[in-house]
Amino acid sequence: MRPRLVNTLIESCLRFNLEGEAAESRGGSVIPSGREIDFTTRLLPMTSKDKPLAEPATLLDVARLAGVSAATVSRILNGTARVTEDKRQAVERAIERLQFRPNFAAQSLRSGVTRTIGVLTQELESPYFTRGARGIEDGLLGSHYAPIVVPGHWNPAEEFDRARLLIARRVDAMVILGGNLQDEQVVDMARKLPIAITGRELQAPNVFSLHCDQVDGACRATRHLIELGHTRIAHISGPVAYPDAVDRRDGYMRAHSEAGLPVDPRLMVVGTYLETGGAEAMHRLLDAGHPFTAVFCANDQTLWGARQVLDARGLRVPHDISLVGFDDLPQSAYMTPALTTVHQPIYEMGRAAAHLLLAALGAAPPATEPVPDLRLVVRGTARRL
Amino acid sequence: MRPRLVNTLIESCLRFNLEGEAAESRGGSVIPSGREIDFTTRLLPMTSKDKPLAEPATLLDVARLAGVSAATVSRILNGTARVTEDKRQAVERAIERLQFRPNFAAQSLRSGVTRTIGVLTQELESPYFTRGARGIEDGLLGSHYAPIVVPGHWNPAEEFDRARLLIARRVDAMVILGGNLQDEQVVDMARKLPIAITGRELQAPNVFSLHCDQVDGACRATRHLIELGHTRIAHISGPVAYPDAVDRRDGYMRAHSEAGLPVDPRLMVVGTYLETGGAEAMHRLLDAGHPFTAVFCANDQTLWGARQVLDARGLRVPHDISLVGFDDLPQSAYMTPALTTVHQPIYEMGRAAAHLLLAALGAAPPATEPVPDLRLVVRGTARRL
DNA sequence: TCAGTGTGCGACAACGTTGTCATCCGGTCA
DNA sequence: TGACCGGATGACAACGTTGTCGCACACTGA
Repeated sequence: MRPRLVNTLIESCLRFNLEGEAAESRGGSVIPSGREIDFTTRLLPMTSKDKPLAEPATLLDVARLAGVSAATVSRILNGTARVTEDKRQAVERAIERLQFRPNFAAQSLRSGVTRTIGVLTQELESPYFTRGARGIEDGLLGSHYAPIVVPGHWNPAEEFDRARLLIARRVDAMVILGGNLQDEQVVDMARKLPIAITGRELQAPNVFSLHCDQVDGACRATRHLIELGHTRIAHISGPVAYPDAVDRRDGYMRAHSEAGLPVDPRLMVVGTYLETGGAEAMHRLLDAGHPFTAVFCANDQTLWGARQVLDARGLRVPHDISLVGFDDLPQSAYMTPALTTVHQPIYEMGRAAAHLLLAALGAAPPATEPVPDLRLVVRGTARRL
Repeated sequence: MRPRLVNTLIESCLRFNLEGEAAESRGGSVIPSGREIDFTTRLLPMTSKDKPLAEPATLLDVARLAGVSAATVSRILNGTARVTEDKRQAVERAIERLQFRPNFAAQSLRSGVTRTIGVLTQELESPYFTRGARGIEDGLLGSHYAPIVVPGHWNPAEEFDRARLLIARRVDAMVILGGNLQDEQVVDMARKLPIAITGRELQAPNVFSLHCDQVDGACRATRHLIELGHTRIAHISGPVAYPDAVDRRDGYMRAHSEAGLPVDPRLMVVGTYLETGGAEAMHRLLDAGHPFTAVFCANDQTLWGARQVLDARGLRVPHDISLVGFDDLPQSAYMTPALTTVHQPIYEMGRAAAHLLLAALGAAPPATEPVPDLRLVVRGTARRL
């Protein structure tokens, strides 16, 4: 009940609340119902005093009810040793009767293992990270491991602290989906547990680095626009602190130099990897007044926000402005026109990360895990000039 | 390392993998790179033998290094009692030196508390659930509690088992976002810990029910279409096992009867609450050949899938067919045209659930928590006939 | 009948933390 | 000066589980 020293550190990093209520203001007229529901008026009083919560049964309770020792119950639960059939049945009856489930904290304290894989993301809500988390989840399927996902909220300090929190929870391994931890921080943590990390090349013991060539992907996306006849191509980048944001910007520039086109720095603006950042950046681009006919967006969410602004200002996509995104989020295929974008195999990388870590933990045979490379998906947001 | 009896139960329910690789096939021509990266070729060998993982420091290590007893260290960590300044500094230095973080399993075993709120969803990837989870996360902000999210994968058996898994992990409280657990199952679990549940009306001790009138919301959405002059309105519902799916269908029918319009049962088809289900249902509707000019979709994801089919078949939204959705997912505002849909305050409900549970746990003062009601957001997918 | 050999199972310690209790200390008051 | 008090701190037990050790028993072969 008292504040903890270590938790206080966490709390102090937790105050970021990006676009909490922003959804309200995203346009559209509203027909309100004119009333609000106050849910506390519906609550029944807490019963903590009159009817205390049922204490969960322990392994010892089961043992007593079944007339055996605790060790025997444990043996039956874990299949550690052979037990005579009558005792097994008595124990299973007792487990059923008492609705016994082993106390997870006690198990992991005793065994030193949590059968949990920590997943470090930036944002629980971003489709990019949830797709990766889903890949991890599927990769863990059939093992006895479960993922636990924590958000870094695009804040380096919080990200690091969340990682340390996962270690305090003694996760058996960790997946870091992108992010901008320092390499040394990752290497240091890898002394405590195996780590799989996406989005960067990192050679270190106990670290599994899953990386697609972001420069190349961005270069191909930009080249696609050049091949469609565009010469004035803007770029809305991600936050420059993120290695992949820098890579994608480099790819944008490489495509220009390969084609012998100049890069106009006035057409390069910085976003946030979020819709709001894309929208804001597009406003800035349009207001600056330097002409452009296409935009390479650092990710799909940026493109969504940018396109909304174009719509609002009466510019048609792709008729007036061509757009190319990055990531190929699931929703991007359902938009009209569907996004031309670079497909990033984040789901497959998540799966691969899970498999690699299971192998590292000795919980699965080491298997080769082919992951598809980046590829350009040509749909409807970019057209010939 | 050995299989556990209870975990085996879970595993047996875990084989559902909805639309795992479906993203691949969602249209668009593809320019492949022609190579695949096999990540295992890049791995360094596991170092478990040559360099064993560093054993984390324990509280006793800290105590020894600082020259005090374990109890004193604990007191400093938790602020449980006063300690002289020199000892405090010695301990804090030792914590720093040893990079000590308390063992979570030991803490929760000893204290009987995990400072964790379990969140039961259907799908880690669905924007609806992630928005709710974000609300919970924000509601927990400033408390020392953290959420842990598990998916039921739209499968009642797995859903129930995941809930039991959360209880085995001794979460202090639980939020159930929708779902189709039986009322008795929920009431039974509520004897073990406080539960907040959305999407249904459930009066029981220790249960906090957060519910918006789905019938009314669906009725208003349908009425909106009727007021625009539509008389042949189709409905793609959610899976009928879900209470809210039934409610929304009822609202659709009520709007008809209030307006004196007949309901054509041939225009009512069942979806899955997922994009794929919406697409499939729209195919069925169009193939059946019964004319309609508008569709009320049970949720936005259904609408996304349905609209994709309309696009593919050359039908324009809203010119040829008007669509109204439900939920107002964040992405729905970024689509063109943006969705006309019923805004469900799932974020606010998550926040409220978190606050209510914190209060129930005695970790926050009981506060009234107004949650906005459903409201129709009129944007671009429905127009006058 | 006795030594030898498994096999099933109970007793017990240990994992790392926290709350309780007892102890020691310096200071205050009669 | 002695009784008392309160604050700081250490020893110790307990949380629920699992692995180790060793005992008791049944069986085998000489």
